[in-house]
Amino acid sequence: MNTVKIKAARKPRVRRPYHHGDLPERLVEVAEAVIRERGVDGFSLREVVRRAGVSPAAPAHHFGDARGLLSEVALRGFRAFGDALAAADARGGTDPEKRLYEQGLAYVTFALKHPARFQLMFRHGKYDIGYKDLPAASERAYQVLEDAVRAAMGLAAGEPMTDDANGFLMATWSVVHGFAHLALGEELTRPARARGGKDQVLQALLPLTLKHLPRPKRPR
Amino acid sequence: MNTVKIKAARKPRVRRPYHHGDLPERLVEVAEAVIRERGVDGFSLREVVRRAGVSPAAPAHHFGDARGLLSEVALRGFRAFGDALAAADARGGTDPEKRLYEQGLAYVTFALKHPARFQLMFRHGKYDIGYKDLPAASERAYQVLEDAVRAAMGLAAGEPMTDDANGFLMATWSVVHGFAHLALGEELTRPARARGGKDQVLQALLPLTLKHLPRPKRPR
DNA sequence: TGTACATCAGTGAACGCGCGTTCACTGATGTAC
DNA sequence: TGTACATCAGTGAACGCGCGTTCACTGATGTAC
Repeated sequence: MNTVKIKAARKPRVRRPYHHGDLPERLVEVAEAVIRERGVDGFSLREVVRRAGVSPAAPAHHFGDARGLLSEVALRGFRAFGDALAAADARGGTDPEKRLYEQGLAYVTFALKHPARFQLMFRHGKYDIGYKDLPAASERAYQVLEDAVRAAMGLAAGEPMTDDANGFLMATWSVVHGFAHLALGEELTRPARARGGKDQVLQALLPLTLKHLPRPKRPR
Repeated sequence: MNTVKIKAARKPRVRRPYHHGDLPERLVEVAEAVIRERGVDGFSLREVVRRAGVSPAAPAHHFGDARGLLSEVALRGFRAFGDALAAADARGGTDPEKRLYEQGLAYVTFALKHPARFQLMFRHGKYDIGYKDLPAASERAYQVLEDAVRAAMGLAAGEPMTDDANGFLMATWSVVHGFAHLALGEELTRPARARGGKDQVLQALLPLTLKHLPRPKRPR
Protein backbone atom coordinates (compact mmCIF):
# COMPACT_ATOMS: atom_id res chain seq x y z
CA MET A 1 0.00 0.00 0.00
CA ASN A 2 2.81 2.40 0.78
CA THR A 3 4.90 1.07 -2.05
CA VAL A 4 2.29 2.37 -4.45
CA LYS A 5 3.06 5.89 -3.30
CA ILE A 6 6.77 5.23 -3.63
CA LYS A 7 6.28 4.01 -7.15
CA ALA A 8 4.24 7.07 -8.04
CA ALA A 9 6.88 9.31 -6.49
CA ARG A 10 9.83 7.75 -8.29
CA LYS A 11 8.09 7.63 -11.65
CA PRO A 12 6.79 11.15 -12.19
CA ARG A 13 6.63 10.83 -15.98
CA VAL A 14 3.00 10.66 -17.04
CA ARG A 15 3.15 8.53 -20.19
CA ARG A 16 0.39 5.90 -20.34
CA PRO A 17 -1.07 7.19 -17.05
CA TYR A 18 -4.10 4.93 -16.83
CA HIS A 19 -5.00 3.00 -13.74
CA HIS A 20 -1.63 2.62 -12.02
CA GLY A 21 1.22 3.69 -14.21
CA ASP A 22 2.91 1.16 -16.41
CA LEU A 23 2.38 -2.16 -14.71
CA PRO A 24 3.30 -4.60 -17.50
CA GLU A 25 6.58 -2.82 -18.04
CA ARG A 26 7.31 -2.74 -14.32
CA LEU A 27 6.57 -6.43 -13.97
CA VAL A 28 9.05 -7.27 -16.70
CA GLU A 29 11.72 -5.10 -15.09
CA VAL A 30 11.10 -6.56 -11.66
CA ALA A 31 11.09 -10.11 -13.03
CA GLU A 32 14.50 -9.50 -14.57
CA ALA A 33 15.77 -8.12 -11.28
CA VAL A 34 14.50 -11.14 -9.37
CA ILE A 35 16.18 -13.52 -11.80
CA ARG A 36 19.36 -11.46 -11.66
CA GLU A 37 19.50 -11.70 -7.88
CA ARG A 38 18.15 -15.18 -7.28
CA GLY A 39 18.80 -16.98 -10.50
CA VAL A 40 16.25 -18.46 -12.87
CA ASP A 41 15.29 -21.06 -10.28
CA GLY A 42 14.77 -18.40 -7.64
CA PHE A 43 12.12 -16.67 -9.70
CA SER A 44 8.62 -16.60 -8.31
CA LEU A 45 5.60 -14.62 -9.31
CA ARG A 46 4.82 -13.86 -5.70
CA GLU A 47 8.22 -12.28 -5.21
CA VAL A 48 7.64 -10.16 -8.28
CA VAL A 49 4.26 -8.86 -7.13
CA ARG A 50 5.68 -8.27 -3.67
CA ARG A 51 8.43 -6.07 -5.07
CA ALA A 52 6.09 -4.32 -7.46
CA GLY A 53 3.78 -3.56 -4.56
CA VAL A 54 0.86 -5.11 -6.32
CA SER A 55 -1.67 -7.85 -5.68
CA PRO A 56 -0.81 -11.41 -6.70
CA ALA A 57 -3.71 -11.43 -9.12
CA ALA A 58 -2.57 -8.35 -11.02
CA PRO A 59 -0.15 -9.96 -13.49
CA ALA A 60 -2.81 -12.30 -14.79
CA HIS A 61 -4.47 -9.45 -16.69
CA HIS A 62 -1.35 -8.83 -18.71
CA PHE A 63 0.54 -12.10 -18.96
CA GLY A 64 -1.94 -14.82 -18.12
CA ASP A 65 0.27 -16.81 -15.80
CA ALA A 66 3.83 -16.97 -14.52
CA ARG A 67 5.07 -18.68 -17.68
CA GLY A 68 3.61 -15.84 -19.69
CA LEU A 69 5.68 -13.26 -17.84
CA LEU A 70 8.82 -15.34 -18.23
CA SER A 71 8.10 -15.76 -21.91
CA GLU A 72 7.90 -12.00 -22.29
CA VAL A 73 11.23 -11.61 -20.51
CA ALA A 74 12.76 -14.23 -22.80
CA LEU A 75 11.33 -12.56 -25.89
CA ARG A 76 12.88 -9.24 -24.95
CA GLY A 77 16.11 -11.03 -24.24
CA PHE A 78 16.22 -12.53 -27.70
CA ARG A 79 15.43 -9.21 -29.32
CA ALA A 80 18.18 -7.39 -27.45
CA PHE A 81 20.53 -10.28 -28.11
CA GLY A 82 19.86 -10.25 -31.83
CA ASP A 83 20.36 -6.50 -31.90
CA ALA A 84 23.66 -6.78 -30.10
CA LEU A 85 24.91 -9.44 -32.49
CA ALA A 86 23.78 -7.49 -35.54
CA ALA A 87 25.47 -4.32 -34.29
CA ALA A 88 28.67 -6.26 -33.70
CA ASP A 89 28.44 -7.82 -37.13
CA ALA A 90 28.17 -4.38 -38.69
CA ARG A 91 31.21 -3.29 -36.75
CA GLY A 92 33.10 -6.03 -38.54
CA GLY A 93 32.62 -4.32 -41.89
CA THR A 94 33.38 -6.48 -44.90
CA ASP A 95 35.97 -8.71 -43.25
CA PRO A 96 34.24 -12.02 -42.44
CA GLU A 97 36.81 -12.92 -39.85
CA LYS A 98 36.39 -9.59 -38.10
CA ARG A 99 32.60 -9.95 -38.27
CA LEU A 100 32.80 -13.29 -36.52
CA TYR A 101 35.22 -12.01 -33.92
CA GLU A 102 33.01 -9.04 -33.11
CA GLN A 103 29.98 -11.28 -32.88
CA GLY A 104 31.77 -13.67 -30.57
CA LEU A 105 32.85 -10.84 -28.34
CA ALA A 106 29.32 -9.44 -28.32
CA TYR A 107 27.86 -12.87 -27.56
CA VAL A 108 29.88 -13.31 -24.40
CA THR A 109 29.59 -9.67 -23.42
CA PHE A 110 25.81 -9.87 -23.62
CA ALA A 111 25.77 -12.97 -21.45
CA LEU A 112 27.94 -11.34 -18.80
CA LYS A 113 26.07 -8.06 -18.89
CA HIS A 114 22.59 -9.56 -18.82
CA PRO A 115 22.96 -12.88 -17.05
CA ALA A 116 19.30 -12.98 -16.07
CA ARG A 117 18.09 -12.71 -19.63
CA PHE A 118 20.76 -14.92 -21.07
CA GLN A 119 20.30 -17.75 -18.64
CA LEU A 120 16.55 -17.66 -19.00
CA MET A 121 16.77 -17.66 -22.80
CA PHE A 122 18.59 -20.97 -22.75
CA ARG A 123 16.27 -22.62 -20.27
CA HIS A 124 13.49 -23.69 -22.57
CA GLY A 125 11.58 -25.48 -19.87
CA LYS A 126 10.87 -22.22 -18.13
CA TYR A 127 8.94 -20.42 -20.83
CA ASP A 128 6.70 -20.97 -23.81
CA ILE A 129 8.94 -21.48 -26.79
CA GLY A 130 6.23 -20.41 -29.21
CA TYR A 131 5.22 -17.23 -27.37
CA LYS A 132 4.33 -14.38 -29.72
CA ASP A 133 7.24 -13.73 -32.06
CA LEU A 134 9.83 -15.27 -29.81
CA PRO A 135 10.63 -17.94 -32.41
CA ALA A 136 11.29 -15.22 -34.97
CA ALA A 137 13.48 -13.25 -32.57
CA SER A 138 15.48 -16.35 -31.71
CA GLU A 139 15.83 -17.40 -35.32
CA ARG A 140 16.96 -13.94 -36.28
CA ALA A 141 19.86 -14.01 -33.81
CA TYR A 142 20.86 -17.35 -35.29
CA GLN A 143 20.70 -15.91 -38.79
CA VAL A 144 23.09 -13.10 -37.93
CA LEU A 145 25.66 -15.75 -37.12
CA GLU A 146 24.84 -17.91 -40.10
CA ASP A 147 25.20 -14.98 -42.48
CA ALA A 148 28.68 -14.20 -41.27
CA VAL A 149 29.60 -17.87 -41.52
CA ARG A 150 28.31 -17.94 -45.10
CA ALA A 151 30.46 -14.96 -45.95
CA ALA A 152 33.47 -16.59 -44.33
CA MET A 153 32.93 -19.80 -46.25
CA GLY A 154 32.23 -18.11 -49.56
CA LEU A 155 28.62 -19.27 -49.75
CA ALA A 156 26.00 -17.15 -51.48
CA ALA A 157 22.86 -16.19 -49.59
CA GLY A 158 20.56 -18.74 -51.20
CA GLU A 159 23.00 -21.63 -51.29
CA PRO A 160 22.42 -24.49 -48.84
CA MET A 161 24.85 -24.79 -45.95
CA THR A 162 27.58 -27.37 -46.58
CA ASP A 163 28.78 -29.79 -43.93
CA ASP A 164 31.93 -27.75 -43.60
CA ALA A 165 29.95 -24.59 -43.08
CA ASN A 166 27.78 -26.25 -40.46
CA GLY A 167 30.78 -27.54 -38.60
CA PHE A 168 32.38 -24.12 -38.75
CA LEU A 169 29.21 -22.48 -37.48
CA MET A 170 28.77 -24.98 -34.67
CA ALA A 171 32.36 -24.61 -33.55
CA THR A 172 32.08 -20.84 -33.48
CA TRP A 173 28.79 -20.89 -31.65
CA SER A 174 30.02 -23.53 -29.23
CA VAL A 175 33.12 -21.62 -28.18
CA VAL A 176 31.28 -18.47 -27.25
CA HIS A 177 28.31 -20.29 -25.78
CA GLY A 178 30.57 -22.52 -23.75
CA PHE A 179 32.67 -19.63 -22.52
CA ALA A 180 29.54 -17.74 -21.48
CA HIS A 181 28.19 -20.73 -19.60
CA LEU A 182 31.44 -21.48 -17.86
CA ALA A 183 31.78 -17.85 -16.84
CA LEU A 184 28.21 -17.54 -15.58
CA GLY A 185 28.51 -20.86 -13.78
CA GLU A 186 31.44 -19.45 -11.80
CA GLU A 187 33.50 -22.18 -13.33
CA LEU A 188 36.40 -19.93 -14.19
CA THR A 189 36.59 -18.04 -10.94
CA ARG A 190 36.73 -20.84 -8.42
CA PRO A 191 39.30 -20.03 -5.74
CA ALA A 192 41.60 -22.73 -7.02
CA ARG A 193 41.88 -21.18 -10.45
CA ALA A 194 41.31 -17.50 -9.96
CA ARG A 195 43.95 -14.98 -9.15
CA GLY A 196 42.48 -11.52 -8.94
CA GLY A 197 38.89 -10.35 -9.14
CA LYS A 198 36.23 -12.17 -11.04
CA ASP A 199 35.82 -9.52 -13.69
CA GLN A 200 39.56 -9.22 -14.18
CA VAL A 201 39.94 -12.94 -14.73
CA LEU A 202 37.18 -12.99 -17.31
CA GLN A 203 38.34 -9.88 -19.09
CA ALA A 204 41.81 -11.35 -19.39
CA LEU A 205 40.64 -14.78 -20.45
CA LEU A 206 38.09 -13.70 -23.03
CA PRO A 207 40.41 -12.29 -25.72
CA LEU A 208 42.87 -15.13 -25.17
CA THR A 209 40.03 -17.51 -25.85
CA LEU A 210 38.61 -15.67 -28.83
CA LYS A 211 42.00 -15.91 -30.50
CA HIS A 212 41.10 -19.52 -31.08
CA LEU A 213 37.82 -18.92 -32.86
CA PRO A 214 37.75 -21.17 -35.93
CA ARG A 215 39.45 -19.73 -38.98
CA PRO A 216 37.55 -19.66 -42.27
CA LYS A 217 39.04 -21.99 -44.83
CA ARG A 218 38.71 -19.67 -47.79
CA PRO A 219 40.42 -16.41 -46.95
CA ARG A 220 38.65 -13.31 -48.24
CA MET B 1 3.94 -51.39 0.93
CA ASN B 2 3.66 -53.63 -2.09
CA THR B 3 6.62 -51.95 -3.72
CA VAL B 4 8.78 -53.35 -0.98
CA LYS B 5 7.98 -56.84 -2.17
CA ILE B 6 8.64 -55.84 -5.75
CA LYS B 7 12.01 -54.44 -4.79
CA ALA B 8 12.91 -57.62 -2.96
CA ALA B 9 11.80 -59.71 -5.93
CA ARG B 10 13.78 -57.77 -8.50
CA LYS B 11 16.92 -57.61 -6.44
CA PRO B 12 17.57 -61.20 -5.37
CA ARG B 13 21.30 -60.67 -4.80
CA VAL B 14 22.04 -60.73 -1.11
CA ARG B 15 25.10 -58.47 -0.81
CA ARG B 16 24.94 -56.07 2.14
CA PRO B 17 21.66 -57.63 3.28
CA TYR B 18 21.04 -55.55 6.39
CA HIS B 19 17.74 -53.90 7.13
CA HIS B 20 16.33 -53.41 3.62
CA GLY B 21 18.87 -54.14 0.97
CA ASP B 22 21.01 -51.35 -0.31
CA LEU B 23 19.00 -48.21 0.24
CA PRO B 24 21.68 -45.53 -0.20
CA GLU B 25 22.67 -47.02 -3.54
CA ARG B 26 19.06 -47.29 -4.66
CA LEU B 27 18.36 -43.70 -3.71
CA VAL B 28 21.24 -42.49 -5.83
CA GLU B 29 20.08 -44.58 -8.79
CA VAL B 30 16.51 -43.40 -8.45
CA ALA B 31 17.59 -39.78 -8.05
CA GLU B 32 19.51 -40.02 -11.31
CA ALA B 33 16.47 -41.54 -12.99
CA VAL B 34 14.22 -38.76 -11.75
CA ILE B 35 16.61 -36.09 -13.01
CA ARG B 36 16.96 -37.92 -16.29
CA GLU B 37 13.20 -37.93 -16.80
CA ARG B 38 12.20 -34.61 -15.33
CA GLY B 39 15.34 -32.55 -15.50
CA VAL B 40 17.32 -31.10 -12.63
CA ASP B 41 14.46 -28.77 -11.77
CA GLY B 42 11.99 -31.64 -11.72
CA PHE B 43 13.90 -33.40 -8.98
CA SER B 44 12.18 -33.83 -5.65
CA LEU B 45 13.02 -35.95 -2.69
CA ARG B 46 9.40 -37.02 -2.34
CA GLU B 47 9.39 -38.35 -5.89
CA VAL B 48 12.55 -40.29 -5.13
CA VAL B 49 11.15 -41.94 -1.99
CA ARG B 50 7.91 -42.66 -3.81
CA ARG B 51 9.76 -44.54 -6.53
CA ALA B 52 12.02 -46.27 -4.07
CA GLY B 53 8.97 -47.42 -2.13
CA VAL B 54 10.31 -45.99 1.07
CA SER B 55 9.21 -43.49 3.69
CA PRO B 56 10.04 -39.81 3.16
CA ALA B 57 12.14 -39.85 6.30
CA ALA B 58 14.37 -42.68 5.18
CA PRO B 59 16.95 -40.74 3.14
CA ALA B 60 17.79 -38.51 6.08
CA HIS B 61 19.71 -41.34 7.75
CA HIS B 62 22.08 -41.60 4.82
CA PHE B 63 22.27 -38.19 3.20
CA GLY B 64 20.97 -35.73 5.74
CA ASP B 65 18.76 -33.74 3.44
CA ALA B 66 17.83 -33.40 -0.21
CA ARG B 67 20.95 -31.39 -1.00
CA GLY B 68 23.03 -34.18 0.46
CA LEU B 69 21.59 -36.71 -1.95
CA LEU B 70 22.13 -34.39 -4.90
CA SER B 71 25.69 -33.78 -3.77
CA GLU B 72 26.32 -37.49 -3.79
CA VAL B 73 24.91 -37.76 -7.31
CA ALA B 74 27.14 -34.89 -8.41
CA LEU B 75 30.18 -36.44 -6.78
CA ARG B 76 29.65 -39.68 -8.65
CA GLY B 77 29.13 -37.71 -11.80
CA PHE B 78 32.47 -35.97 -11.45
CA ARG B 79 34.25 -39.22 -10.73
CA ALA B 80 32.80 -40.95 -13.77
CA PHE B 81 33.47 -37.86 -15.84
CA GLY B 82 37.10 -37.70 -14.79
CA ASP B 83 37.49 -41.39 -15.51
CA ALA B 84 36.02 -40.98 -18.97
CA LEU B 85 38.32 -38.08 -19.78
CA ALA B 86 41.38 -39.90 -18.46
CA ALA B 87 40.54 -43.01 -20.49
CA ALA B 88 40.11 -40.89 -23.59
CA ASP B 89 43.37 -39.12 -22.90
CA ALA B 90 45.16 -42.46 -22.68
CA ARG B 91 43.61 -43.45 -25.98
CA GLY B 92 45.40 -40.45 -27.49
CA GLY B 93 48.79 -41.98 -26.78
CA THR B 94 51.69 -39.56 -27.05
CA ASP B 95 50.15 -37.28 -29.65
CA PRO B 96 48.93 -34.16 -27.81
CA GLU B 97 46.55 -33.27 -30.58
CA LYS B 98 45.01 -36.71 -30.54
CA ARG B 99 44.78 -36.63 -26.77
CA LEU B 100 42.81 -33.39 -26.94
CA TYR B 101 40.56 -34.67 -29.68
CA GLU B 102 39.78 -37.83 -27.77
CA GLN B 103 39.07 -35.85 -24.64
CA GLY B 104 36.78 -33.49 -26.50
CA LEU B 105 34.89 -36.38 -27.99
CA ALA B 106 34.62 -38.03 -24.58
CA TYR B 107 33.46 -34.79 -22.99
CA VAL B 108 30.50 -34.41 -25.30
CA THR B 109 29.76 -38.12 -25.34
CA PHE B 110 29.57 -38.19 -21.57
CA ALA B 111 27.18 -35.25 -21.55
CA LEU B 112 24.89 -36.89 -24.09
CA LYS B 113 25.04 -40.29 -22.44
CA HIS B 114 24.51 -39.05 -18.89
CA PRO B 115 22.54 -35.85 -19.23
CA ALA B 116 21.20 -36.09 -15.68
CA ARG B 117 24.64 -36.22 -14.13
CA PHE B 118 26.17 -33.72 -16.48
CA GLN B 119 23.49 -31.10 -16.09
CA LEU B 120 23.49 -31.44 -12.34
CA MET B 121 27.28 -31.17 -12.17
CA PHE B 122 27.16 -27.74 -13.75
CA ARG B 123 24.35 -26.44 -11.59
CA HIS B 124 26.28 -25.44 -8.53
CA GLY B 125 23.27 -23.98 -6.80
CA LYS B 126 21.72 -27.40 -6.48
CA TYR B 127 24.33 -29.15 -4.41
CA ASP B 128 27.03 -28.56 -1.85
CA ILE B 129 30.16 -27.68 -3.73
CA GLY B 130 32.39 -28.77 -0.86
CA TYR B 131 30.70 -32.13 -0.26
CA LYS B 132 33.14 -34.88 0.69
CA ASP B 133 35.81 -35.16 -2.00
CA LEU B 134 33.71 -33.58 -4.71
CA PRO B 135 36.19 -30.69 -5.04
CA ALA B 136 38.99 -33.17 -5.62
CA ALA B 137 36.98 -35.13 -8.18
CA SER B 138 36.08 -31.96 -10.03
CA GLU B 139 39.62 -30.64 -9.94
CA ARG B 140 40.93 -33.94 -11.19
CA ALA B 141 38.79 -33.81 -14.31
CA TYR B 142 40.10 -30.32 -14.94
CA GLN B 143 43.66 -31.54 -14.50
CA VAL B 144 43.26 -34.20 -17.15
CA LEU B 145 42.51 -31.44 -19.61
CA GLU B 146 45.23 -29.16 -18.33
CA ASP B 147 47.84 -31.88 -18.62
CA ALA B 148 47.04 -32.49 -22.27
CA VAL B 149 47.13 -28.74 -22.90
CA ARG B 150 50.53 -28.53 -21.25
CA ALA B 151 51.81 -31.28 -23.50
CA ALA B 152 50.39 -29.56 -26.53
CA MET B 153 52.02 -26.26 -25.58
CA GLY B 154 55.34 -27.76 -24.64
CA LEU B 155 55.08 -26.88 -20.97
CA ALA B 156 56.67 -29.05 -18.32
CA ALA B 157 54.57 -30.37 -15.48
CA GLY B 158 55.74 -27.90 -12.85
CA GLU B 159 55.87 -24.82 -15.07
CA PRO B 160 53.17 -22.21 -14.57
CA MET B 161 50.53 -21.91 -17.26
CA THR B 162 51.23 -19.12 -19.73
CA ASP B 163 48.55 -16.78 -21.04
CA ASP B 164 48.70 -18.60 -24.33
CA ALA B 165 48.21 -21.92 -22.64
CA ASN B 166 45.26 -20.63 -20.64
CA GLY B 167 43.61 -19.23 -23.75
CA PHE B 168 44.18 -22.50 -25.53
CA LEU B 169 42.73 -24.46 -22.64
CA MET B 170 39.71 -22.20 -22.32
CA ALA B 171 38.98 -22.36 -26.02
CA THR B 172 39.17 -26.14 -26.02
CA TRP B 173 37.02 -26.46 -22.94
CA SER B 174 34.54 -23.90 -24.24
CA VAL B 175 33.96 -25.65 -27.55
CA VAL B 176 33.06 -28.98 -26.04
CA HIS B 177 31.20 -27.48 -23.12
CA GLY B 178 29.23 -25.23 -25.43
CA PHE B 179 28.43 -28.04 -27.83
CA ALA B 180 27.24 -30.21 -24.98
CA HIS B 181 25.02 -27.48 -23.61
CA LEU B 182 23.55 -26.60 -26.97
CA ALA B 183 22.84 -30.26 -27.66
CA LEU B 184 21.26 -30.91 -24.28
CA GLY B 185 19.25 -27.72 -24.53
CA GLU B 186 17.69 -29.03 -27.73
CA GLU B 187 19.20 -26.05 -29.45
CA LEU B 188 20.51 -28.04 -32.39
CA THR B 189 17.44 -30.10 -33.03
CA ARG B 190 14.75 -27.46 -33.23
CA PRO B 191 12.41 -28.26 -36.11
CA ALA B 192 13.71 -25.30 -38.08
CA ARG B 193 17.25 -26.60 -38.12
CA ALA B 194 17.00 -30.33 -37.84
CA ARG B 195 16.63 -32.68 -40.73
CA GLY B 196 16.52 -36.26 -39.54
CA GLY B 197 16.44 -37.70 -36.04
CA LYS B 198 17.93 -35.96 -33.06
CA ASP B 199 20.72 -38.46 -32.55
CA GLN B 200 21.61 -38.45 -36.23
CA VAL B 201 21.92 -34.69 -36.31
CA LEU B 202 24.20 -34.65 -33.30
CA GLN B 203 26.31 -37.55 -34.47
CA ALA B 204 26.86 -35.82 -37.79
CA LEU B 205 27.55 -32.43 -36.29
CA LEU B 206 29.92 -33.52 -33.56
CA PRO B 207 32.94 -34.56 -35.67
CA LEU B 208 32.41 -31.60 -37.98
CA THR B 209 32.63 -29.38 -34.92
CA LEU B 210 35.58 -31.12 -33.33
CA LYS B 211 37.57 -30.53 -36.51
CA HIS B 212 37.80 -26.96 -35.31
CA LEU B 213 39.27 -27.68 -31.91
CA PRO B 214 42.15 -25.24 -31.35
CA ARG B 215 45.46 -26.35 -32.82
CA PRO B 216 48.52 -26.35 -30.58
CA LYS B 217 51.07 -23.75 -31.61
CA ARG B 218 54.13 -25.89 -31.11
CA PRO B 219 53.73 -29.09 -33.07
CA ARG B 220 55.07 -32.21 -31.38
C1' DT C 1 25.62 -71.07 22.32
C1' DG C 2 22.21 -68.07 24.52
C1' DT C 3 20.58 -63.87 26.39
C1' DA C 4 20.41 -58.65 27.08
C1' DC C 5 21.02 -54.65 25.11
C1' DA C 6 22.65 -50.86 22.15
C1' DT C 7 22.50 -49.34 17.59
C1' DC C 8 20.47 -47.61 13.81
C1' DA C 9 17.72 -48.08 9.33
C1' DG C 10 13.26 -47.44 8.26
C1' DT C 11 8.00 -46.00 9.41
C1' DG C 12 4.14 -42.99 8.68
C1' DA C 13 1.73 -39.17 10.40
C1' DA C 14 2.12 -34.46 10.98
C1' DC C 15 4.19 -29.76 10.60
C1' DG C 16 4.59 -25.34 8.34
C1' DC C 17 5.78 -23.01 4.08
C1' DG C 18 5.65 -20.66 -0.23
C1' DC C 19 3.80 -21.21 -4.24
C1' DG C 20 0.42 -20.24 -8.52
C1' DT C 21 -4.08 -19.48 -9.39
C1' DT C 22 -9.06 -18.35 -8.65
C1' DC C 23 -12.75 -15.59 -6.98
C1' DA C 24 -16.07 -12.02 -6.30
C1' DC C 25 -15.16 -7.38 -5.86
C1' DT C 26 -13.98 -2.27 -6.65
C1' DG C 27 -13.14 1.78 -8.72
C1' DA C 28 -10.93 4.52 -12.29
C1' DT C 29 -10.93 5.37 -17.29
C1' DG C 30 -12.76 5.92 -21.79
C1' DT C 31 -16.73 6.25 -24.76
C1' DA C 32 -21.55 6.71 -26.59
C1' DC C 33 -25.15 9.65 -26.71
C1' DT D 1 -20.51 19.76 -21.97
C1' DG D 2 -22.80 16.32 -18.99
C1' DT D 3 -24.49 11.88 -17.89
C1' DA D 4 -24.82 6.62 -18.17
C1' DC D 5 -22.50 2.81 -18.87
C1' DA D 6 -19.14 -0.63 -20.46
C1' DT D 7 -14.53 -1.86 -19.90
C1' DC D 8 -10.87 -3.53 -17.60
C1' DA D 9 -6.74 -2.98 -14.37
C1' DG D 10 -6.09 -3.90 -9.89
C1' DT D 11 -7.66 -5.84 -4.90
C1' DG D 12 -7.10 -9.08 -1.20
C1' DA D 13 -8.77 -13.18 0.73
C1' DA D 14 -8.94 -17.88 -0.04
C1' DC D 15 -8.01 -22.38 -2.38
C1' DG D 16 -5.38 -26.58 -2.85
C1' DC D 17 -0.85 -28.51 -3.72
C1' DG D 18 3.59 -30.57 -3.30
C1' DC D 19 7.32 -29.88 -1.00
C1' DG D 20 11.30 -30.80 2.75
C1' DT D 21 11.74 -31.84 7.25
C1' DT D 22 10.59 -33.40 12.02
C1' DC D 23 8.79 -36.55 15.35
C1' DA D 24 8.05 -40.37 18.33
C1' DC D 25 8.05 -44.96 17.05
C1' DT D 26 9.38 -49.89 15.63
C1' DG D 27 11.86 -53.68 14.74
C1' DA D 28 15.87 -55.99 12.77
C1' DT D 29 20.89 -56.44 13.28
C1' DG D 30 25.21 -56.78 15.56
C1' DT D 31 27.76 -57.18 19.83
C1' DA D 32 29.10 -57.88 24.77
C1' DC D 33 29.05 -61.06 28.15
